[in-house]
Amino acid sequence: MPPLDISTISQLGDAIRREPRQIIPSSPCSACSVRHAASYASLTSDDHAHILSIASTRDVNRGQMLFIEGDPAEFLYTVVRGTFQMYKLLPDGRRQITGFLFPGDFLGLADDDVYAYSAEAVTDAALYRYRFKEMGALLTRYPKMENRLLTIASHELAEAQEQMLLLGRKTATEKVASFLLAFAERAAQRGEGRDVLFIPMTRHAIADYLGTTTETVSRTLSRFRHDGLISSPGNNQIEILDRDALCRISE
Amino acid sequence: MPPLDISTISQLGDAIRREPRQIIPSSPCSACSVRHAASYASLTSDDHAHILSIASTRDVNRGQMLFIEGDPAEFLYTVVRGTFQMYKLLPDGRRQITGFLFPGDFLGLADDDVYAYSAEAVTDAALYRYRFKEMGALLTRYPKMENRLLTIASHELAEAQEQMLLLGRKTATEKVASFLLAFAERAAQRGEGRDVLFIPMTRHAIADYLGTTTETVSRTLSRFRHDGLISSPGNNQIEILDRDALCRISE
DNA sequence: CGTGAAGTTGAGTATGCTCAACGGTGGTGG
DNA sequence: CCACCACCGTTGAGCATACTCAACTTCACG
Repeated sequence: MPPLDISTISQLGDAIRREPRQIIPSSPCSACSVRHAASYASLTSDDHAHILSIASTRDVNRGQMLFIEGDPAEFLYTVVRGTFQMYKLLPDGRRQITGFLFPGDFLGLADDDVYAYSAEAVTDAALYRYRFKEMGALLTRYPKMENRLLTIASHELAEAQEQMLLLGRKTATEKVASFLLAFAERAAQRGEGRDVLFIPMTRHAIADYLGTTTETVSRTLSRFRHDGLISSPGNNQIEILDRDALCRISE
Repeated sequence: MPPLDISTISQLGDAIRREPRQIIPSSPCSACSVRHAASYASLTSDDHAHILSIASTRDVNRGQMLFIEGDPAEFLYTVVRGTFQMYKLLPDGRRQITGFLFPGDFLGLADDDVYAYSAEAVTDAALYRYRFKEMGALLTRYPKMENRLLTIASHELAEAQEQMLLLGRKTATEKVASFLLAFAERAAQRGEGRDVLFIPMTRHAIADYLGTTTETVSRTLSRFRHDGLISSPGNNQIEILDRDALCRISE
């Protein structure tokens, strides 16, 4: 990591200044379509400096918890580097991963002043964090920022609903195909290749995200591989060979 | 419905002026605990009048669509009377209901300027609606309102994650028990009885909400009835007889 | 009172889970 | 540096939960 720098420090600032990106879906299936939260706000460099003034950094190691469900919500985070998983647990240990987070993503939106889920680093990672107390004043000063947060929350809500559709109504095969396509889209958004995917999370995590089991995920990927839909060029890597077929499978 | 009246017209205004309500969960299980979005904003009656000026009413009949997934998002709604269901469909017709809405609830938060889900009236219903275009100016003038919307969105996000846990990791029995408890809490919040529930939606809708089938919902309720956990005092009514047992079952 | 939708119950079955074994990989400590 | 160990991933076999199909009852509404 370079030292704090005005061009990289504030993902929140970046999010505000970022122009909407147009990505044309390569096929019409719903799992492939990408929705972008448009951003129309802008900040003067003075404003930007103000935002930087309340940001601090935090590094976490692979496997480390960022916060735990029920903790008092003190910070809002943005991911700078690495991958995170958010999850909720049942008393007997069953786990539902509610989302994976990549650089540029926010986490920490709280309900009733406590975190509604736990957040764990999937890889070594770095974040910027903003103390909610200090953000209050900032949001009053920059109303556009609050609007931006609302846009982000709305976007996450739409994603959550899409995931409910997957969890409640899709078969195991459809779930895995949907996951691959969604993951590919996210990779493309981050400027990585859309076809050769680096998958940082374990099969177990994927299963807990899709509401299925490690064995089923593994079997399904093997079948896709056998059918020529994907290949595994390296470890933790999946190459998408037949996107259209995966789209058809994902419904 | 009485004619438009400043004390009832604006659920949005109500939401802003509403004081946080304290409800002590009668037992400690997570399905029973209620989270409340606190509201600290207030408006002068002048401001309130301004809000009213952009609100209009809409009545819908049972079964009627309010909007459909993919429609350009023109209005934000608040429910005044009746019940709604939000849902998403797969191409082959499989349906996932992502939530039920009752008086006081918002609907219409959009992603990418289109509705992310369809909304249908479960009963005859009435709403107030606010044109997004006009709300822009209003939000600029009343930043607290944007904050309020953000709080609401965060709350909905937490609920969506809870539902993902249910859909992905709970058994059919746990799902139905969780539904009954959550429904009872919502009824209590609306000032209705917590033990005798009026269930306006069909078994089919409940099944599509819980990611299961009508038959399974029906069988599970019959078993609960047989085991003395609930009873059916009337049509579309369920009485909760043993809340603690339901809590234990729901995990 | 008739009709269609909603709800209930039963029987059989399939999808996907559980349990189990084994090979591979990466991290750690002797 | 290498050996060990724990975790991850893969594959197989058997089984259980919940789905499908079906029949029948009840209810709402004209």
